[in-house]
Amino acid sequence: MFTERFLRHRRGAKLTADERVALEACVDGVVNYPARQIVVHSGQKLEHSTLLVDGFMCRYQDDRRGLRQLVAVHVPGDFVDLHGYPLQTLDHDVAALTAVTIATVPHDALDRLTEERPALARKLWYSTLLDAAIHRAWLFRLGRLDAGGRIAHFLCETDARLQAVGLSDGSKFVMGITQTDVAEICGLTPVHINRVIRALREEQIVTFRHSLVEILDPVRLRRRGEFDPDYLYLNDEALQSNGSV
Amino acid sequence: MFTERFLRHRRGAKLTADERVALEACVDGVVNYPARQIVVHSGQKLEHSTLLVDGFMCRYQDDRRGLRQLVAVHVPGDFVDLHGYPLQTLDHDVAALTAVTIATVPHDALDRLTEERPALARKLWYSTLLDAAIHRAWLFRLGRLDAGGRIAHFLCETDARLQAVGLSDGSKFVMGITQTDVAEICGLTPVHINRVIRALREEQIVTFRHSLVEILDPVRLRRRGEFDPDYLYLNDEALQSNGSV
DNA sequence: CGACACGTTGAGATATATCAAACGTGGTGG
DNA sequence: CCACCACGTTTGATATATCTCAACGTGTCG
Repeated sequence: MFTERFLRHRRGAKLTADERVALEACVDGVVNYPARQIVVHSGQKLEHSTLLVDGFMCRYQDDRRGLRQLVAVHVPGDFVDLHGYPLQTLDHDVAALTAVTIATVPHDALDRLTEERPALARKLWYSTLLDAAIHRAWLFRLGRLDAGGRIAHFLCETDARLQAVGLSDGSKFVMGITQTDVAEICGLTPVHINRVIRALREEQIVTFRHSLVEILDPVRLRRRGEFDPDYLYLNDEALQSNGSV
Repeated sequence: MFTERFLRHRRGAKLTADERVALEACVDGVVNYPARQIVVHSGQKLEHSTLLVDGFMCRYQDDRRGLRQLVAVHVPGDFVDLHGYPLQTLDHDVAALTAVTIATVPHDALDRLTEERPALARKLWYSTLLDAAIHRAWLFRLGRLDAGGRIAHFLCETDARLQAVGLSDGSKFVMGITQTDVAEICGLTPVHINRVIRALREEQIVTFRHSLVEILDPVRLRRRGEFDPDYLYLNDEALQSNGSV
């Protein structure tokens, strides 16, 4: 049940029932963390990886002045730091954005699992490559979109990912993050985020207040963010309400 | 010999002689491409992956107006689209930046290799995770650095990666890319890149003309780009001249 | 009730984009 | 050998997006 949402609705990497049981059996603990808590420090030697069961987590790097750039946001079902398994240490911190529940999977269990099951190993690999694909979409977002486009792109992506795990119906979802968090995601200042969110609201495209995101006009939101969900490798079932621009 | 530079000087993923031979044996062809040629189109079904032997390649996404955002630059020794093996199709294009020589590795050979050799499979996985770590550094670059910082960071990174494969001595290297390429890497306009490169030259930090990069003041270049090479997972041997800021 | 985090607004400063043009330079064909 | 062209680079003038600093609201919770 911890792995219920893992790789759900991803093209070409569906876990077999057998594989799911095997992976599930590797979980050695379930832990709760409060919002804002750091779960893994950059450089720390890792003995296990973290499967996010409930809540939102993020990964980030600090600049010299202590300003953060988020490099990933994780939703339930994500194997947050699976890349820490081959890499052994991480180049960034991992923290809870909201209060979270996580399941831990020891690396030595993954050793056994991947040795005995090359097909499952390839799916775990695949899951880390999805994260890399999301990194690339974020690069596009930061490199080529203006503030409104970045916010729109982020909200489209989050909606699509939450839909894939059954946590959004495509018109609204709950995400307990602040405008400051969005600023750290989009590479902008909180003040500017606030103004641009207001503009998007006034244009009747999307509202984002009190951690509730309501998508008023999905078509214009996608166009504004030049959002094309291809990079999420979702299957047809998940894509019902996520057409391309 | 094609794999000679692959994973060279990377911490914790040194290939054994045996593994290198096995990987080398998978190469089924060597091809040359002219500069600017697209090698893999987004969405195309892949049957093999590409090991870059000589020259520079890139990966990029287009925006609606046809402007490109580069999401990766590859140097000799990189397994450019190894992520295409588990993913099967790519979410971006792959192209030659300069004239290149590549070796191709069929995916069915990788199937056999990874089934028989879990340790090698983990190193291949690791290599795709290095690319993801570089993506994250690029996110930091785009999200938190100004134009001068982005260029400095990119040059530091490229220098470090080229040093790892023996193609830079830390004070200069040859990289046949244009200022427009740098603009597409840094998410800026070519005009602004030009002005900022001039400023870096006038400050006696670095020069970049006619595809020759000369690092005049490595310490200030690293500080300007807030560059910390941790994310490249280089071993001590490669790090001799790449201290942290 | 007060404290604190988060959100909102305004005015002015600054980095970067945009548009337009000129300059070099290497290659190519007449 | 020269004229010309394509391409990359360089420069100037102006426009605009975003930042910065400062202040004020607003809700929540002890």
